[in-house]
Amino acid sequence: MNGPTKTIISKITKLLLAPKTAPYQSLLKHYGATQSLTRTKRLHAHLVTSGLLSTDIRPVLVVTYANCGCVHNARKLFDELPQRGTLLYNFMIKMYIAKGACFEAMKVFLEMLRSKGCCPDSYTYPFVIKASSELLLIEYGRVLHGLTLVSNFGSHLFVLNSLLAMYMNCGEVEEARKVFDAMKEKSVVSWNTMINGYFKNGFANTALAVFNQMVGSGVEIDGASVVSVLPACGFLKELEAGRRVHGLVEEKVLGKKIVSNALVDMYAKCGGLDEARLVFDNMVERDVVSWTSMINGYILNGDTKSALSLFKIMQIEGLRPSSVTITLILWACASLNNLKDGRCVHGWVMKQRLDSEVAIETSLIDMYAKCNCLSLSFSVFTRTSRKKTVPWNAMLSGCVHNKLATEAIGLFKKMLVEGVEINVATCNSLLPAYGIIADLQPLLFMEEPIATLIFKKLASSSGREISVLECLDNICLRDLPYRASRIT
DNA sequence: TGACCCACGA
Repeated sequence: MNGPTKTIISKITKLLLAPKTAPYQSLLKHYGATQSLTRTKRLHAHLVTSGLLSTDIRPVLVVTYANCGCVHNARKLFDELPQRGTLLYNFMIKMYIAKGACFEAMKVFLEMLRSKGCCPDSYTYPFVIKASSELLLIEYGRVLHGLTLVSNFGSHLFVLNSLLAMYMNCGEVEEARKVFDAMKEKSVVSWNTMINGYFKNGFANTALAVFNQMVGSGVEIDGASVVSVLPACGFLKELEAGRRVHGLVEEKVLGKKIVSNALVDMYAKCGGLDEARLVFDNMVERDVVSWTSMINGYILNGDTKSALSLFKIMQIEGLRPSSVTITLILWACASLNNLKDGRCVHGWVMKQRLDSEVAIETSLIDMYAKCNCLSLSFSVFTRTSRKKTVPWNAMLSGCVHNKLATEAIGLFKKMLVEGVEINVATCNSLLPAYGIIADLQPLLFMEEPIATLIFKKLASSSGREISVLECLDNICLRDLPYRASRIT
């Protein structure tokens, strides 16, 4: 068969197939948009059995599975394709990121670079930069930054915004600032990323300043801008600044639920409990974050009783508390010595099968210990996975709180035997135990291997030498007979 | 097809 004949045959085949698969293609696109996985699988099976799984429909099927988040099927079909374009690679990368599998996303990107005739585009870079950001792979991020420059995407707005976010997320504030300052064109997203990034990196004042600069230079703010700046106002207890932001929210009608939640939280943190409640009451629709923020507002302002009663109302209204809500409520119960409500919450948590979440386990251990029911703390503790550090720390603190120093020290030794990672909090929880047995000497001399181990571990996690004194200086020894300064 | 955003606390 000669060349032209082949071409004609292939054209005829295409024509014959086109009318058959075209409706399926649009159907698959619809399934992808509505994330109808079951229907997609059914149609896929139909296409296989009726022999319609042609080369033109396979990529559509990959995209559909990717949009439905069905990683396995998307990957399988993707691997079977003889040719893959940039668009398909982008969808695969996007799918992995949405699934939180950023490492897989990076691997697909590397495959893309190795493939012939397929280059990353202005859509690819924001995705993969986000993946390296999530993985905190700053060195990869820098390489990607370099790649965008050599491939002429170095001034693309979306690419630059994702670089800003990546540098901020990896704690490289200066580098983010350099990119931001060099940007010829900035969007509201660029500003928002800087505000949020400064706050997350501990520069709340700068975050507020950047927001003011943004407003001052006439950039049109959006919901994300205020949601980024309000936590900074709350942290700084800048009630007046927070009120001004609230004014802008009203003026520009940015009143989405997430904005109201951020306002409730800001007012609560600034001590404006009445204003927080006003925003909360005026919300048309409240979610678990709204309720949790308001509950936290009462706790922060010393009204734990109102926090508990709001928690009850929340459940009557049919809102399911999250692990954050539970953590707060258990803290409230502990501080009120309210074992009755604490046990109720525990029961609810078990019914909801939330009792295997580490944050909740830890809060339960802590609550029972503070209510002087250490045996209940232990019974929660024995059911934990015992690999994570935090429940151990809570148990250690619990023992110390109940003046059971020997038990705390024994528990710590067990922690070392079981190979659980220790951190500064472990040290903070443990050392008062030595104070309770009225002597810090054992730590420094008699139990030297343990002390050495603590300092070695802390030094390796912080990357430098940590002295005994430095460690003790950080530890609360207020009620204990020995103070760090006396140990020389 | 895409970049930024709310509650805890370790």
